[in-house]
Amino acid sequence: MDKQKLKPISGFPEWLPEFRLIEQRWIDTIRQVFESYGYASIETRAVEPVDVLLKQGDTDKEIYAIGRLFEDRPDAKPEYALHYDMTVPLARFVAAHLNDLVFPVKRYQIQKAWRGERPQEGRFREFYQCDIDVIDRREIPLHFDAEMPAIMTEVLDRLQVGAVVTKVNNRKILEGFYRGLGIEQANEVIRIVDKLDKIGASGVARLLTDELAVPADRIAKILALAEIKGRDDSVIGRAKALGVSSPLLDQGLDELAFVLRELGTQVGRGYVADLSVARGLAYYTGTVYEAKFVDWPDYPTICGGGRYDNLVGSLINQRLPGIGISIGLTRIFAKLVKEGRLKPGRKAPTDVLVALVPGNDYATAKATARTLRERGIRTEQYHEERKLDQQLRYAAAKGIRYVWFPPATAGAPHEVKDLDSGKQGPADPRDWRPSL
RNA sequence: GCGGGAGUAGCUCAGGUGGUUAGAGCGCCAGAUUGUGGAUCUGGAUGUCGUGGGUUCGAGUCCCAUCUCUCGCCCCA
Repeated sequence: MDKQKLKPISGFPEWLPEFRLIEQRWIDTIRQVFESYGYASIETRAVEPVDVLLKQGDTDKEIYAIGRLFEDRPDAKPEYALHYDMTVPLARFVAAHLNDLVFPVKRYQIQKAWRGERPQEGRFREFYQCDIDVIDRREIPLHFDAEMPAIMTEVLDRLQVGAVVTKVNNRKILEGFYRGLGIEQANEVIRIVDKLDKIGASGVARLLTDELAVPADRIAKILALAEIKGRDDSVIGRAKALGVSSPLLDQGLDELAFVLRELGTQVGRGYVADLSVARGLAYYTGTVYEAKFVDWPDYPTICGGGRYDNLVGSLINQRLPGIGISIGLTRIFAKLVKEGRLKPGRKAPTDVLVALVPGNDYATAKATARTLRERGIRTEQYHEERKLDQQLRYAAAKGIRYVWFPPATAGAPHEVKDLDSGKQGPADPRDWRPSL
């Protein structure tokens, strides 16, 4: 046998039952929170036309094209590819169903996404993303800019993922500031400033010089802006004090001030305005978010999102603004598993194992199991007449708490053993309940 | 896609300068006076030493290629 085939494929995580159980609980919780705010679920197909996926970003090398759908035409270019996020499919979905959707569209999507990047810690090629977005035909009220991180924070709290800090910024501040400095390549500057965490101020300065030939005095201003962090209006004051101005900058600062005030009352903790946050994605145009583990600042972003003015414009002749946020479920989950912060769940959902007792017939065991199951108790049968030693060991290994012994002789009582306490006693399958 | 590191039993790894039937721990299986687990003890199975080629009387150990994993870059949840 080729053992290579048994090895994991890098970037495509798989969990044992005891962790998958927890992942499913997480998904349940996320759904509940999303729905508690009135967001509706959709699921979009795994595949999108390549040109739809590539419209918004130039990430052509990151998508997985589908071979099957174009292989019959030699030297044809791939037509379809797996989606690499949920935002672009959402835009396509909304554009395709304009007449059937009620605006503002508020939807969530918990699905896998695929990216062809090189795996690293926290970076996968197949992963769950939990997206929540609002799309409207008119301007979206700024209140949503605060609701997004509020929902996200509530989710992370309920999942007990540990301390997380959500950094908030506004792209209008960055673009307006750079424009005020007379810099036209705002997106390029943003891309480089986004690396501040990673390569430091000197690294950013070097790239701005080498790649974009930004003059030193402006680099100083850019870095000064990026260093501003805080949770109250002083952030706005410090930005203004840098002496740069443009209408866009002022608008961005006003928006950020509003969002900060709202967050103060809605969330109250775990967030900070950080004017260095940019988000790589080019389509963001206003508020942007980025959440990180407090304990592992070098671990990649675990949630991200923001406001975009026009995501469907390339698909239809309308401008539909939106705002959304994405929770990197796999990224968060994998880290907590790796760090041992997540205790594995049970290896089986079973509440009761009905043993096959020598001397007892299979039919009785089967009837007992059915009775328990009909009463909502998750029950499995041991289908092989092996030594009780084996059967008990099986239950213990799978984390099944109760082992049920049907009567060995007619008229004798049923017995159930609690493996946690080791105690065993008579019980009636018609009214026995597992204790919680 | 580019650069660095690694690849020996299911898992974690040991195997000075090439030399007879390749090891440990954990796990697994079976027992410990005839039907009750998690402890302990005893015994047992398991590897074409990632793959292909080369050097050599002889290679897990040297050389080349290749694949995979891993770290960094790009990019991002």
